[in-house]
Amino acid sequence: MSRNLRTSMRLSRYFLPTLRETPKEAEIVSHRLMLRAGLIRQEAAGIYAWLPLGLRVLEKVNRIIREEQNRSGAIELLMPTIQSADLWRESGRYDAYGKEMLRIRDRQDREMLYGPTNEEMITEIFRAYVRSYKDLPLNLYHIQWKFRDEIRPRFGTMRSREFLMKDAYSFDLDRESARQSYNKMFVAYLRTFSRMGLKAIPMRADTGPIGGDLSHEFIILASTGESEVFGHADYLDFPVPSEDTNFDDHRALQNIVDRWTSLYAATSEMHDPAAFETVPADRRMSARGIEVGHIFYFGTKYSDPMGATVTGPDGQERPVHMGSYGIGPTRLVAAIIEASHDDQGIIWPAAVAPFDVAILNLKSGDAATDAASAELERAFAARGLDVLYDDREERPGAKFATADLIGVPWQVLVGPRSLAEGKVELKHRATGQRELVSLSEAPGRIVSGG
RNA sequence: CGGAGUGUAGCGCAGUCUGGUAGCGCACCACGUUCGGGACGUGGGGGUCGCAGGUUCAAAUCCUGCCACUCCGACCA
Repeated sequence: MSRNLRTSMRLSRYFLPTLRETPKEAEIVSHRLMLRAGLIRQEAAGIYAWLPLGLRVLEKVNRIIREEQNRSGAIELLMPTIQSADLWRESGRYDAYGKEMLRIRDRQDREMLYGPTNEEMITEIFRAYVRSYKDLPLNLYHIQWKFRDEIRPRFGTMRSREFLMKDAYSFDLDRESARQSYNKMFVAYLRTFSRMGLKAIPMRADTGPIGGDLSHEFIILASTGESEVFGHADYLDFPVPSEDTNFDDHRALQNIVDRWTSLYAATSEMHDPAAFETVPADRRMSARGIEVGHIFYFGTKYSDPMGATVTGPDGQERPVHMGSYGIGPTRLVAAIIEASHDDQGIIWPAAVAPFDVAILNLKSGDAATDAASAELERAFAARGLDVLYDDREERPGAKFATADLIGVPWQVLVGPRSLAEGKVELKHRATGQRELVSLSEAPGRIVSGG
């Protein structure tokens, strides 16, 4: 699945349907901007098509997720969207799940469903092949479309009915080793969100009937977030585990997890006002947040009823201890926009930007700007950058507006005025800073985000 | 699912109360003038008025039923 995304694209030949006006149904800023910037199109309530620009962002988000999952030792596979009802009867969830599950029948009148999650199926796969503790630990993940028939989908892809989910499932011999698997995902998540330019804070989540401390929601702060969160502001400055983190060093991982769970942080459901009071007043942070990930140890909840057992070193057969670890890429794209935008449009963090740089030919048809733009396009591409070249027959203002709206990190303005002196203007979208540089100097100044 | 509301051109809307051959802005096409922050002029194209049925000489407009979508509440990556 390592698709090469490197692209040089001319806007006149691209499919980028931007909107000047905001469709009325869009309430929150990310939804508005995703529609206006031509990222998505709604096809039904809570169901969206991903247009070319949106797909590029989604693929970059997925790529980061994959890299960090793989780094932590998780292994990718791909399970189907459609599942058999029989499988869900084994765990008892076919009746328990309720109307959120989309139930369908095939032509033989067999009961099927569009998967809202995959615990049953992964457990079925595991039990079919794994017999011995020697094959543990194991963590299998996939990135696949899910469907949950939400009563009220809203906020665009933030809470849609059809959504993409990365779900990983860990298998261990006992609770202690399951904790190690849990810690790996915990650290992988810290790295994943950080690489996307987000400050994600792990917050203790409800573990339900299982109990224990092995459930965390990863929350990013955004004023439009759905849930109220409380925490210690120091989390915002905590160092994220580095790329060379050794995922086999259990002690080191546990230290990282301990550190990242040492201070107060809770969503409103888990909020303890008394504990919050112990946080120094000037470090007390009360904000709104968006849940972008959830990790969860659930023991033998599925392995027990479904008979997913392994033989331990003592010759005894026992159900495996499992955990599941979710990230919602389609929600993440919206969450990133919530956290990074201004009045003009989206401001993509470099690592997930659909293009690294946009060339704005301010006078298409002019021999000098045409030649300079084409030269820059080649130079950027040669450096491995994703480049979008706005060669349309449009006035400069329209090109500025489009570039700001779609939020590409760097804009290179190629106009007759500065070109007369052999220069082009470099504009950094996030800061708005501009700088005149020579034509030959420009390519070296742009840094790829990933 | 309960409550509220909206469906008229790609987008945003008027027209519905009081029935009489469907309109505005943006977008789109042509030509001209423009050209460093979403230009201006002239001309043009585009609509099963959500769907079905009914009333009427005549329905976007009145009546009945249905559908879709949005917003407020309980769930979730």
